[in-house]
Amino acid sequence: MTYATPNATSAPGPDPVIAALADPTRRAIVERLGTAPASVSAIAAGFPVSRPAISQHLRVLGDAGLVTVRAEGTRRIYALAPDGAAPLRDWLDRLWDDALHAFAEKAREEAST
Amino acid sequence: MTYATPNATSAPGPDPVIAALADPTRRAIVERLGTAPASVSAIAAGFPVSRPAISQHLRVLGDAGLVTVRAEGTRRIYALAPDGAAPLRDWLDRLWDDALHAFAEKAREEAST
DNA sequence: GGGTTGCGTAAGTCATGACTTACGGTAAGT
DNA sequence: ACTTACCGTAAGTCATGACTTACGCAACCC
Repeated sequence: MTYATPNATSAPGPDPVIAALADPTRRAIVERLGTAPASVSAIAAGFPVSRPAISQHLRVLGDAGLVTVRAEGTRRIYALAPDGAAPLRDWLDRLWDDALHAFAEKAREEAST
Repeated sequence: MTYATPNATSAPGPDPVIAALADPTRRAIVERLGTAPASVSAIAAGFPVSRPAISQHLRVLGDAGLVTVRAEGTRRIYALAPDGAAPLRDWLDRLWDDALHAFAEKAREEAST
């Protein structure tokens, strides 16, 4: 169920980004990568879950555009995607800004009656 | 599992906000309230789910600080909380900005060797 | 006061997704 | 070449949470 808002600009949408960040472990991975890029094993070493679990999380984060991969020998170095959070930020900004403007408009309107 | 980042400033944390926005129905409700405040039944009329389901979603959104309630007779008018998204925005900004700074630092460092 | 409208809560069902272990495949070390 | 690290995928288990119907309660209408 998508509830596709008739959106003229048809932006990519924040859905996969929010879905990816909804999991605490994935948020922690993102914070870890915020410090510095790291290999899968290096990341997994800092968490109480198995390495495959980390791999699966990285896949979700990658699909959401939040992280990037670079092969280095047999290692896979994951890094934070510089503008991975942009879709989510845009969605938040637009929704809340529009709402605040609408409220201000209404308040002005009522004050003038 | 929280993976509490040793956070000196001890901000409220974006967890409940992200968890609330993770559900598509709840995002749609938020977008609906971005247009104008509305009662529970009015909101439910626009969705293919039952009214109690909407009530439950509104509870989650309220606990996350994303919406506010105002009683009006027997009706409960829900509205978008003006700065409900602030914790999430702050988290995103801090994480990504820090990461970009760290990257820039590293790039400069490597360039100077 | 009796009926009606508007909500929230309780209890139960069912799907999603976060984890596990097991396995296969590629690149580096000796 | 053989072994060893490093990683992704497959398959199965189990908890979480999004939904349903049924119910109880407070505020308006006649």
